Amino acid sequence: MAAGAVTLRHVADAAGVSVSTASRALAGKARQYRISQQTERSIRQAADRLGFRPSHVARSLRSQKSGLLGVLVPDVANPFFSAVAREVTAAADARGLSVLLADSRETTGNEVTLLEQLQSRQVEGLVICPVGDEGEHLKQLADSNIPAVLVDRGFADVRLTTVTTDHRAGAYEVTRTLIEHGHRTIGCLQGRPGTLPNEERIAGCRDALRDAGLTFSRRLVRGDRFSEESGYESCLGLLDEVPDVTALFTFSNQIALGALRALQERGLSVPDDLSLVTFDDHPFAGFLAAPLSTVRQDVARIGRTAAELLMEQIQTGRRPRRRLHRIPAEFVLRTSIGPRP
Amino acid sequence: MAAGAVTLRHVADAAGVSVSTASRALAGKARQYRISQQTERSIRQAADRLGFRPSHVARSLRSQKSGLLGVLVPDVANPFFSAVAREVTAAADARGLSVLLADSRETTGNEVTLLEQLQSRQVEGLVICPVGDEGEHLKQLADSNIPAVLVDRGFADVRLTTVTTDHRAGAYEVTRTLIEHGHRTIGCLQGRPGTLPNEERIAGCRDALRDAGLTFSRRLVRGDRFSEESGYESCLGLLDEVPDVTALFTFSNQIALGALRALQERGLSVPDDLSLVTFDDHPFAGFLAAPLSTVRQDVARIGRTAAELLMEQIQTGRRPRRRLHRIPAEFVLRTSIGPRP
DNA sequence: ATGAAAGCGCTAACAT
DNA sequence: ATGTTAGCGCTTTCAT
Repeated sequence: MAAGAVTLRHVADAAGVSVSTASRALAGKARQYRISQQTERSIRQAADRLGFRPSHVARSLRSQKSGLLGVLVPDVANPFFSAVAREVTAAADARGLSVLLADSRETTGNEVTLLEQLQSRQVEGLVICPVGDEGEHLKQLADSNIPAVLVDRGFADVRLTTVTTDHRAGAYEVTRTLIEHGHRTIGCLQGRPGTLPNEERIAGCRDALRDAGLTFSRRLVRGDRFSEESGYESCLGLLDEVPDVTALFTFSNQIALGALRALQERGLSVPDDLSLVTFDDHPFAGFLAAPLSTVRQDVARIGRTAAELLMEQIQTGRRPRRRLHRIPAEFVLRTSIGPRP
Repeated sequence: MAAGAVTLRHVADAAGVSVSTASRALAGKARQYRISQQTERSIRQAADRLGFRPSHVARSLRSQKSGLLGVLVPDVANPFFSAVAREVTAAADARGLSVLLADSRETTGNEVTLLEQLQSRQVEGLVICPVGDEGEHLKQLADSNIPAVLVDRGFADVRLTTVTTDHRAGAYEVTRTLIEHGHRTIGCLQGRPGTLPNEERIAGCRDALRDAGLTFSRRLVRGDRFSEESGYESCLGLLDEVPDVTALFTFSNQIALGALRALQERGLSVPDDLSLVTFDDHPFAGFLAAPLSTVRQDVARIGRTAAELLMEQIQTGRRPRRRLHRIPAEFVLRTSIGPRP
């Protein structure tokens, strides 16, 4: 082991004391154990001189505490998840914990395996952004007493603390706004069907249509993944089969991108031919050819909330009473929404 | 420890064998040690039934191998760094290793501390994206024999394997293109001065100007951080003090964003009033009001290369002969570059 | 005021 | 074909 050539034993020998004394002195318990100032100093000096770095591994084994938090996401390179990772990392750091990062690459199979690995490493808590199509393994996790928080794609039937955007309210506001602009045929380019964010958003759309006395149609909901490709294809399909569509609500930035490409190909312009609005704000959203209206998820707050709830669980050893935490989203109206052509 | 109530001891007892036999059977060494099929089966069953999960901590202590890789970045939420994290995570996963993620929040002080913590955890290798303004601690790391790879903001005088974009070539091409379009007064909105990427990019600009018989002027280089704010302020300053500037080369997406805001405020349009080109491509770059010309860094390849070089070091125990690996960047010409007004 | 010894859970060298 | 034992590096009782 490159790092750990020098152990407590070496320090103790160098200072002419026993390992126990060295351990106590270095742990700042000199007073408590009435170790003489001189002894303490010589121990510290020896440690410094030898470049002693205590082994976290040994410490973990002895104390039965790994000092590790697990963060499991479907794709760290996705800005949403990397923001979550950042917040959890910051919170962990502030408490002297470290973060084990795992990336399931949007595959539930990997998620299951990685989850087991993280538990093997005795993580003291978990923040999981599930892939979202299957939650059996998470139910098991819920039955264990290991502190865990789900973020974003939670499950209605998994009894784990969950932090997610108030997707329903966000989608409601988007749809209401489109209706106010005169739109009646609104296409939804959705993400992965069955996931909590997706279904909540659809519910929000349905509510808004109903409240306006309009009817919701499944025919207007297209797409199957939170990806550029899905956005592109579902947009083309929708334009072909429902030519009177006048507004598009895309469920992610990637999907919006695909839709933009499709619209460009068809020579349609925003907002003159079609209005466009998407979930997920973006630094460049305001500088687009058609400044894009968006629903801005408060990723930082989501991550922070998840981290806090996890820390609370770790400290108290109990799950917080409230299970589902909905973080408000902010609707950002830009000129990509226009009146019905 | 929630996870680890059940240890090898329990499994062994349940199967009526010794811990060593249980260990061997579970490690798949039944054949090698000629453990009877029956015994093996009963051990495996006991393990399953009890939900045995081996302790990585104990294993690490015993084997002196943590199975851990450290990834240290200035900001995981920055797409560049999260892409690196993703590649390293994937490579680690493929080899049964796990990744410890640390975020220095763009502060060298944190970087030093986190680096020590990672070493305390006996990481078997490190991928570091340094903050970049100070490298003393990295020199120390280079003196140790712990495998490590630097990414992006390397240091000329730190003898560690470094993977970074060919910033110089990228900047050269940008500048040459601007010159070809007739521009003579080209402003550079730089990032953090003194960092390798920044200085290499400036060198690239200087080379291109020189090769075109033009002179490079420090007066045209503004800004002090890779941030939106720095881009905004330096852009305004440049416009005020060098009113005849006709092209802007921003050193990051964030800086470009600040510049766009400044230009918008001044009522200047791209490319009619000024041409604009930036380092770092972006999914939305082509859909901007002025489709943005960019230098696309191959982040995936950078991350993968870093991971591979690290794995090579870990396996061979030696540093690769070549120290600096420059990954080519791709210049993406869009309409934000026009002729000199 | 300090040391000796046990033990965290695992693996492997050394017995049978 | 399987058991016994030592030991990884640390913390913490229990003895002086």
